[in-house]
Amino acid sequence: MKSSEFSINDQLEIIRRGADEILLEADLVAKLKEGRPLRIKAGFDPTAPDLHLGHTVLLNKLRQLQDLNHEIIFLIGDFTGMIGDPTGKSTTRPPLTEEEVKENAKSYQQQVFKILDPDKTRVVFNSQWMAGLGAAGMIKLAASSTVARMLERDDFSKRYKAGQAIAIHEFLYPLIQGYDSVELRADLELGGTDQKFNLLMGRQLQEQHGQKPQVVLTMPILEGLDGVQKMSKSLNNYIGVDDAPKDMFGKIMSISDDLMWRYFELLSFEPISLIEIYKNEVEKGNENPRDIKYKLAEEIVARFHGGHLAAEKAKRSFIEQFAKNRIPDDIPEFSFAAGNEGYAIANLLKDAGLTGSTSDAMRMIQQGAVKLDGEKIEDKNLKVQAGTEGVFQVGKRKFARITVS
RNA sequence: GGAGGGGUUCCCGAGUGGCCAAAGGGGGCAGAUUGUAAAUCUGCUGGUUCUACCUUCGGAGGUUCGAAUCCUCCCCCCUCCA
Repeated sequence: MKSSEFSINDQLEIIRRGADEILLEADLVAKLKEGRPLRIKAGFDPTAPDLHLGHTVLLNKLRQLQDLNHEIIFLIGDFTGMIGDPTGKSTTRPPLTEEEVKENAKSYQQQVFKILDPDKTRVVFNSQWMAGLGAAGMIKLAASSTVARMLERDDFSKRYKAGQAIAIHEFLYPLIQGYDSVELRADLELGGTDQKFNLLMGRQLQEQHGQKPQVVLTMPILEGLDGVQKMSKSLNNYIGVDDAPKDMFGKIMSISDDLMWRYFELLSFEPISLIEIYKNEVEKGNENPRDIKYKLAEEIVARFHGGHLAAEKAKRSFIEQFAKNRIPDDIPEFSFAAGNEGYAIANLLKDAGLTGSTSDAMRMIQQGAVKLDGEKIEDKNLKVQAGTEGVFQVGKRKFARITVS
């Protein structure tokens, strides 16, 4: 199999899908014309091995490139991880130990290879060359750019104007990332739009080293469940690739209709033409947006949880629980021993993990969010007597089968 | 090195001796409505043995019947000058 078996136009169409920018597309065309597998670089932070769907936007694109028979270099930035990509929020991170890096890398691969083909993916660490660079090498590297150039970076210029601190070592991050491209002789580097500056730095450094500059391909940052802020763990608006099928399905169903189309574009592998048809049908009122959302949820769940069977199951239990209001069957079970006076309801809910604290439980009861076998519990001082058995529910999605003896 | 400003509950931010578990906003959660959509309305949003008590306002001490608020020392952040 050679990449030349795909026409340049076919390749361009696939590469362009969902992409924010390709710099320069002319360079890309020229490289594709050479008919060889391109060396595609994508860097990942070593600290956060919990991938969510936002990360998979990039991975999906890598997969597509891989399917076009290009060579994927999965770079783990264990050296750059000591700096942390500058955002102004995080200061220098404590360097990870070698063991931690290895551990993270392992769990990375476990998750990443749900999308990428392991046989066609080369995993590298930038400490492999950066650790040997030395202080002299670092100074030389630092000399290859200027403060003025650094301040072109949006994040830096904002902070500079606002009078916020910019630590010197933060300037090193883009330089090192760019130097990675030199070491790897990358033909194309893929990253989020927020990476644009760093990716362009790669072009600059490669030219300085007499290489043909890499093509820069940026992908949009995926919005999280709220539809506004970027998907991230710390904002708790994410769908993790390791989320249980049920949760994954439910989270996708909870997104707004507008956001659904965005997710289709960036996360689905369905052809754009089909998605356009869906969109039209919904606009005409021929299709319930909910049903189209089902398709999206099924596709994603199937991808991360072993195919259609899992997706079907997640969908069924979703419908049972939320459309039909039935109690799901795979809920946690507890049994507690009550004294003569019974088990205080607030403690019961807390001990079963349905609420975070007894105070929280009290509040939930006052708000009418607590049910036992579908019957609302109104008395926050209720003592649950021995012999009680049933399904306790807090809100719409927290259940536990509890036996009090 | 000098001068000044600041660190408050998840976040932003008010509060300068008791009425402060601490205004307001954001976020989150719950209820109504629904397609677990959006929008909207309402309530809640430190803990516990829950109409009371306990712990919280950068850290440690102190003054006071009583301190987020006053004093002392310390830590951290920012601005301006050099």
